[in-house]
Amino acid sequence: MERKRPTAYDVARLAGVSQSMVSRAFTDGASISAQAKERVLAVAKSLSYRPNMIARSLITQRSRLIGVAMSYMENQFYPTVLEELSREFAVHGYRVLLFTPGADGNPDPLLDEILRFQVAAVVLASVRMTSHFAEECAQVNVPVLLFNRRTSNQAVSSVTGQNIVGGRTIGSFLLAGGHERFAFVAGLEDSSTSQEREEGFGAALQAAGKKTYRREVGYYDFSAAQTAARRLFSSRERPDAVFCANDHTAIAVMGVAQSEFGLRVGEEVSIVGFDDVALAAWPSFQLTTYSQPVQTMSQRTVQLVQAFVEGRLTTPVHDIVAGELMIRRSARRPGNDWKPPAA
Amino acid sequence: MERKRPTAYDVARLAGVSQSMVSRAFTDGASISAQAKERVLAVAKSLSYRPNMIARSLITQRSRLIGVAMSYMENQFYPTVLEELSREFAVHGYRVLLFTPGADGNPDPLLDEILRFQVAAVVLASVRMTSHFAEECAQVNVPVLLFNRRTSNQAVSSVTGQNIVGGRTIGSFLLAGGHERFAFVAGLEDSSTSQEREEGFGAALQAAGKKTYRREVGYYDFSAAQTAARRLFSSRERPDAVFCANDHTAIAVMGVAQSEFGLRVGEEVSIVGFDDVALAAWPSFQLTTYSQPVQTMSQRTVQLVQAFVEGRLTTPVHDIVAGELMIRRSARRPGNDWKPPAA
DNA sequence: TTGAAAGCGCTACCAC
DNA sequence: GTGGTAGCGCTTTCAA
Repeated sequence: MERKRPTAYDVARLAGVSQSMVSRAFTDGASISAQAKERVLAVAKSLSYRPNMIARSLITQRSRLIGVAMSYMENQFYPTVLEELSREFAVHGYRVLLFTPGADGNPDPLLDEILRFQVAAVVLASVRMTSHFAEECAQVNVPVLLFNRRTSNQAVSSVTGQNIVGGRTIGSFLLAGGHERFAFVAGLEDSSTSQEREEGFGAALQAAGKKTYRREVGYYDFSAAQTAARRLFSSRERPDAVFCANDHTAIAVMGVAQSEFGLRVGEEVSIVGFDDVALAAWPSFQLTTYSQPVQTMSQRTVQLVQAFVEGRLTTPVHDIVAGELMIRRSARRPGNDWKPPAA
Repeated sequence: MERKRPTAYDVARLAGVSQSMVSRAFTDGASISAQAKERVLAVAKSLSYRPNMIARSLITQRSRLIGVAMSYMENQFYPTVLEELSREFAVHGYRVLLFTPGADGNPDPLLDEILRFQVAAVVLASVRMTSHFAEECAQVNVPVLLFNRRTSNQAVSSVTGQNIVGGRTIGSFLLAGGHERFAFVAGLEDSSTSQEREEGFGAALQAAGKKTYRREVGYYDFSAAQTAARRLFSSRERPDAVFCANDHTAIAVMGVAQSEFGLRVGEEVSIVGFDDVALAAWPSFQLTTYSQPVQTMSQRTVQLVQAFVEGRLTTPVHDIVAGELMIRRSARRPGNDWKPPAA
């Protein structure tokens, strides 16, 4: 039962060919006659032989493995991203090696581990980036790509949504909806997504001579966001428009508004999120939000990774994938003549 | 910039030792003097040398890679499982190689691929299992473990929740709550989870001389579940108690009940799910459900996988992890004297 | 404790 | 088109 796995030699012997031929039979485009290939594959099948990717990687120096570091899986955005990334990488012959950092979100302990596996590239999503990490990767020539995140120095490539434009669009939308007291619920203070969305939002308000009336921090955490919401709605003159750094936060805030303060969301208070996760469209939420098209972002990520791996790209790229305002029922709407601001 | 990755030889040369010593320095428990180890590690660090896991795997014949096949990531249960599994495997020195089958849920095309990577074991969650797959794995001596799923023939090991007990408990709970017209919304007809939960539910009803009044199929899909719910609530005498095969389904059904039929959930109609995903506890849902403790299930999975990999276990094991009824507000409650039926 | 040497399973290069 | 051969980077004997 403890049968040893068959090797290319076993197949070769049984097929009466050289081991090289077995290798060729499993390599697309290798020079081998159709009949030889057929016979080898038949023998291989009969032995349940499968080429050893480990051995192949060792010699080709390419592992076809992509290290993906991801956490915050309770935010529906990320599982969707992971599934999409995995599927898209698979289409291009890559496999995802998953790394889920601990709650601290620091990927450094994982760094070593990731690189030991000779991954072709690293994709970091929802993980804090230390510059140390990027340097180490650069040193061993492993491309790094940030998904839905950026570093301040622009040295590391990234794929993100339209955070600034989205924030501005939402600001404009809420202004046009006749709101007066604007609040922002931030995610993590040091995350570029939260910063940029707030920046766009603030810019829109400023352009109209308004500013953020209240600001809370939800740390991209459901219960922290609930706490933030409680503070927000407890104030004497509560905000009538709340922009949350992402949908996950918005849904937490919404729950508190309805269940604990009895507010009619979309009427007494407008709540807007960011991401357009599947949840946002559910009847219970009907969340107005700015979309981040996961599929497009994933495809773009895979394209960039591939370009880096193949050496077609060598300098950092910062790709921004367009989204759009998804108008649902969680926020009061402006008149029909409202148009999103030009990007 | 295209610097070649340093190998153990490079480190050896610079440290003035043999390459074997470099290997020993990175192998816990290898016989090497403290000072030699220290020097080697120092040199290694200065070169950014990291042992090549690929090469190591080739020689040790153990990849420390676990193939995890997973889909249905829109059901919050699975992302949580994935995160927990990944974390738990990491603790034991294993890494997760992720496979996300297409929408058809058939893992067969992945089979080859998974096995080519010389994975130490395969964990299948939310993926349809073909017996073919199990046989192939057995043939090359790769342990397979089903997570939250079983096969009818019991030949493949599994870790599941208390599906039958849970279903029975829910049936008893709803009966005690004074409900009259019971409905079940199935998941996928051929999934063991849906079958077992229904079985337990039916048994409880039968013991009380009742039976399922209406039955629909939601295919574990949000919009299919919504459709099922519409049929359910459109009938003249609509059910007053709906047990859904999982939380994901229950939440879809709940949304339809409230938004489209204006039903007060927990009063006019009781809805119960299964899993106890994080969503279930959110204020908007307050879903009564039977829990599947993800962390315990994951730990158990890792333990079993390890036992199989190390050869301590050779025959199939079917582990059932205990859950409990989470009583919230989506279902009318019985009096305080109600007790769950003995398992 | 240390070094030399064999070889894991494969690809790639070389002759033929 | 085919077979021989040289390694990929490492662990693991085996002597010293």
